[in-house]
Amino acid sequence: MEVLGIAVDDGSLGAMSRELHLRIQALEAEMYELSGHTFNVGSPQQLQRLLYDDLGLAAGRRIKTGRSTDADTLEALREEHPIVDLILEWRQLTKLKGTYVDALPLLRERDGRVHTTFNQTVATTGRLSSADPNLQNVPLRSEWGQRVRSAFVPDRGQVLVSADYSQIELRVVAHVSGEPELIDAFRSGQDIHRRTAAAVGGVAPEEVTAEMRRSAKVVNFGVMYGLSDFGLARDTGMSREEAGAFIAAYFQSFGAIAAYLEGIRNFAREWGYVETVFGRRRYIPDIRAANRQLRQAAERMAVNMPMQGTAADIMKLGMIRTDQALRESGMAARLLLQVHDELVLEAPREEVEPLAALLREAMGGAAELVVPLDVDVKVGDNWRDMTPLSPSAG
DNA sequence: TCTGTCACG
DNA sequence: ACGTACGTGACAGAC
Repeated sequence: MEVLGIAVDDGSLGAMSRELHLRIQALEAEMYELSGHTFNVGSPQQLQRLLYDDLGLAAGRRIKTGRSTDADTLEALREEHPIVDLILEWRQLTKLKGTYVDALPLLRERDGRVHTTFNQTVATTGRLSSADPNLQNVPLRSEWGQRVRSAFVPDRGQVLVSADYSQIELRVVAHVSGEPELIDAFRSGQDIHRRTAAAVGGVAPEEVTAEMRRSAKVVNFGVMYGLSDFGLARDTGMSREEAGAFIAAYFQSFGAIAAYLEGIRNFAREWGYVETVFGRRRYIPDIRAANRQLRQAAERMAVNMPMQGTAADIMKLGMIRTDQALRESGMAARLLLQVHDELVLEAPREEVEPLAALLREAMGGAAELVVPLDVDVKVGDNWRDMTPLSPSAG
């Protein structure tokens, strides 16, 4: 389904392209100086030879074609040689330049907008996907990424409004597992990661340190993917032993979640599929594979699908309700994009307050879980600078 | 066309 | 002993 599209400011992208070009050239010059010869940084093959043969750095993860040079691997080598940081920055900048800064202006149509295509039959979990161009992976996290995002703008006289489901997958976990701690935390509007850290660490919420909260956050998300002690250790800096103990304490505190995950794996083994709260199925053929690696990967898919898929179902219902409510309201606001747990709209400035209320009602009422669905609404003049609208102030 | 890498939720 | 977080799409290099 091709959609209305969103305006992009090709002037600012053009300026960004020239800035990036200069920085990338400077990085290349520095790298050639450090290595003593020219090479193609964009070639994983040449990069492997440079890092692991010429410079003698210790290779990490093995891949089909040799030794990995991905960001995680390079991150671990940063202290070993000054060229590593340059490679990481070069990678980031060329990625942004090639995929967004230079590509988007070419896809801009005569209305000044880029129009993506949403696929409804690609993702096995029930999510939408977005292609040509993919507008569900517009940069956000890095400085340069934020500049790219700021080039997405509303049409003249209007504003962008975004509405996202707060912690929707964790709320789905609370619903399907019936975990009392999690349900209570969402019902009383507490900081969910702090509450988790307090429960796991056996302290009061006020005593939770920033580090404890960070670890709890990683585990809260990781639970939905089948995180291992290895993965937690890598993402938090804990030792593998500490990570294992942390995960054990987590499942001790949230026994209903542990039981739910076990139940899903058993269901998948027995029936060969799993399903969302609304009955969307995903078949998991490898769930009984003899090969352990295949089987464990299948188990992670089985555990993840009901959570990711139920959230996707709720969003689809929320989109239908939003569309209906917009028609009935007679507002000029238009839906532009869906980014998994977020809707982006364009609206005349004077519609912002009533639109926010409409979105909270339409999206928030899309499903009745055992915990409330909270919707955060923001407004702005570009997709980076978005200001929260408080529910009561509306 | 496949592989590695990396942008997002 | 082994691998190690789910779901996507785009780009550049290698073949």
